Amino acid sequence: MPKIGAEPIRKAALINATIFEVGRAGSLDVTVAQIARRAGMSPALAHHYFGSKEQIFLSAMRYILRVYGRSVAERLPGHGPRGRLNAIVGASFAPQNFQRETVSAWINFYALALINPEAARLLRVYHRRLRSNLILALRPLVDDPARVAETLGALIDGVYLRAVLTRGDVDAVTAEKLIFDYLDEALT
Amino acid sequence: MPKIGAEPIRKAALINATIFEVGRAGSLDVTVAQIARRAGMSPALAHHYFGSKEQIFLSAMRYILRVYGRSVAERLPGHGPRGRLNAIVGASFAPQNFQRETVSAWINFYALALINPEAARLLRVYHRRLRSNLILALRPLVDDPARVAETLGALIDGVYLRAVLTRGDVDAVTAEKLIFDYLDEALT
DNA sequence: TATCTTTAATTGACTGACCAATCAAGAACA
DNA sequence: TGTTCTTGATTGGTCAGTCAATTAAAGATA
Repeated sequence: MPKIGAEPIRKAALINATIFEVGRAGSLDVTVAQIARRAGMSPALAHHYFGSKEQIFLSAMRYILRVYGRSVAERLPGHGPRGRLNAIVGASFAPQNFQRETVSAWINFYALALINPEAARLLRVYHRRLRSNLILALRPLVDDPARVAETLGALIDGVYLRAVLTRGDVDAVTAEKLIFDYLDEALT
Repeated sequence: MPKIGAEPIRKAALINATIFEVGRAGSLDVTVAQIARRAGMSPALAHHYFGSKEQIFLSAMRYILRVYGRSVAERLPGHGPRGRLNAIVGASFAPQNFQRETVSAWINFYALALINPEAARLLRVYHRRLRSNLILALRPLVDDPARVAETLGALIDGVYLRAVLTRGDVDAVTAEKLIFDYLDEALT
């Protein structure tokens, strides 16, 4: 095994394992040993590559945000006057962003932002970008794009929160419909 | 000091301290020692009265839900056709329910529901009651009360989540306005 | 009133478990 | 040979929960 070039593979495996374990546990209370075992290596190796548990979490959070950002970008600009809006909302409920483990990890990284400055910074960047994307998308559609963007952002977060808490499979279709129904009302 | 009748006083102090410390830490990662110190007693006494940290958390959660439930009940039925609705939304953003520590604790108890069956049960009871209250309030106002109730519930949760994450003081007035603006649109 | 008994309240000290992080050493390739 | 990869063993620290012992009020008895 000790071939060179293991680092990116190991790191990716650890990040995946982190999201999975955090999502599964529903809490950041996950040990490095658990993560490492899930990723098929010893805890010492996880420390070797990331230096600390905190860095593992932050990398996992960055990864989630990157995946989300990319799936928005892929859908832009979309078609028609509501193309941009559909792209953003659609990305939020796309399978890779709306799987149970991912959403649960997402929510828990939200919580991490309460106590970790770097996590807070990452979250602010995400919020800012979402906000400006939404405002841009809403400008041609409503009188007050900032206000609708605020509401829409809160609504998406709320739906995410409830999706995690509801037992059974999370239903992306229903969730997305709720958002679009709101938009149909707001975009009279 | 060993006067009889200390139990309810001690328990109340511990519950307050728990909400404060969880809110302050922004996480359930709070030690019994911290809680007990904040409540002015030894960790051993906290265990004596509650038996376990888990029970302390659950009692605190019950307390928050009870306070919220009571503040809704106090405002019902309210005045006018939207009286019930105003009562429910108003209670959600009343000072005792919308202080930073309380909201932060609330969100963290949400997270507890992911891993603790009893916490999940309490949360389900709250959700069910909120839902039926909202549907009752909305029935005379909209065609599709269940759908609007769902959206409104998610929106309130989302606003709570964002209130916690925003640095600086949480602004109940702005938060409440966002909800009422949505309602003005939904209740065309 | 004085004294004894019971009981609630309270804590310091301790234990057992867990865990993040370190390190030194081994294994396998270039 | 040197570099990268890898881990077992260890360390230092934290924490939930337990326990035995102490304090002092409440209540009983005479």
